[in-house]
Amino acid sequence: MKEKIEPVELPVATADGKFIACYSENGLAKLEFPNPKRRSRGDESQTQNSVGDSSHRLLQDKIRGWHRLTEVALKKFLTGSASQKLPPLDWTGKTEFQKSVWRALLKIAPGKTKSYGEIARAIGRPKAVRAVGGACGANPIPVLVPCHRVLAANNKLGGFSGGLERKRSLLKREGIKI
DNA sequence: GACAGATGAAGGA
DNA sequence: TCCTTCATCTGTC
Repeated sequence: MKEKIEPVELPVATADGKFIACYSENGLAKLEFPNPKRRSRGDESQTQNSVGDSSHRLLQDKIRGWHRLTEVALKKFLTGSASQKLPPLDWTGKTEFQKSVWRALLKIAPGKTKSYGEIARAIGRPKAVRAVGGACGANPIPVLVPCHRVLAANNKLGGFSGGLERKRSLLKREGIKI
């Protein structure tokens, strides 16, 4: 049986605070917004996650590479510009519907927005607008998977897992006015 | 199986 | 123009 690799959490320091990126053996699995209440966990030392044999070392190298991509991409997103390269995203265990919604989100260009209805039509389920909202809320990798670029009808903000203020701020940096 | 949800559209005041 | 109501679809418990 294949050994299970524990997820690796790494901090990403940005002007907005310290995001927490969580990597699995398949790629970036989760990105958490800065949370002042969350206790610091020793920063970069988290990379030394019980590195034992050479395959683990290879994985650590791989994750370090992904982390660099994540840092660059996140900082670019936070300044409102597009990132050409993203680390592989690990959506293991998520439903096909959610993955298709998130794939549609990745296609939204910086500075552009789409409505929940447009996303629903883009994935071929024009009536699943509420479910699209649910999938956006379940997005484990906000900012990089730009669920903040999805607005409700009439150019209203809708909601955002990281808080509406953060959504408004991200959109403002991309030059989008609500 | 029931319920909730980050919606959208239509109708009425 | 704003507010309310209802239809619709999916995920979660």
